[in-house]
Amino acid sequence: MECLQSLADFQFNETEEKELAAYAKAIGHPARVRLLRILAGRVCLGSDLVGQLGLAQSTVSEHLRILRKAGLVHAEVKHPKTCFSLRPEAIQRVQQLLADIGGV
Amino acid sequence: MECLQSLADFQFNETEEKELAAYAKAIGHPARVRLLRILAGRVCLGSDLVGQLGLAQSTVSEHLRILRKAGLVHAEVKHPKTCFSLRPEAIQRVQQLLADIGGV
DNA sequence: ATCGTTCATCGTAATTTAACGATTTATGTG
DNA sequence: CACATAAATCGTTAAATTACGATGAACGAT
Repeated sequence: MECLQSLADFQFNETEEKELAAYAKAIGHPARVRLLRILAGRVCLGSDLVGQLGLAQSTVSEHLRILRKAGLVHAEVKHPKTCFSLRPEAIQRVQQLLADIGGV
Repeated sequence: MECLQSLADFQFNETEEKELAAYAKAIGHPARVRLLRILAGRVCLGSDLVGQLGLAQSTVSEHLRILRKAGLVHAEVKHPKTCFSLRPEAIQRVQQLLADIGGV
């Protein structure tokens, strides 16, 4: 195992570091992963999602808020209901940022 | 926008949900993203990494511990030094789990 | 055997996160 | 206009995270 390769050529990019970290942080909870997986296949009302998580409505609402803030989920309000849907381009952006590290 | 598609066919997989969430949580901090990006291109000693982060040595050590615990980074101890390296297969696993959601 | 280097661990403080019940908001309906 | 419904927000509590300096442990070199 070789150590001590030159660090001189490493150029960090704080913007991208924060971007990937923010995405990953939002994904980094089992309940939010489940929400994303549900929304991968369909568009749902919040009330439907509450039933799939076994958590209080306010808690699910908070998880959805985090996913929306990160840009991973889109919400279309049609009072009193809201349709939640995935934003696949955000997932693809995460994959692209991961590809820069060691992914495919 | 269509709402209210059937949820009946959704099968959650708690193991994979926790797996992706754990990976994402580990990635979900700018300092850890920088560590991963540095290690994408080279193998480094901890002392080199401390210099690239602008954080205390103990803090960097903690970030590296989190990355190791998640399986994203490998450490080879050769006292008193330690070689840290990326585990690209872990990054690729994250990409695979993301592909199940909305990625490519 | 002592010293220096490197990294991990400990103890602590400040901040953030996660979860809940209760309440509020914003509609469409009777 | 009053009511029902769906979702967001509020207030609170408990737990986890982040960061630091100080200390400890493990080795190689002198």
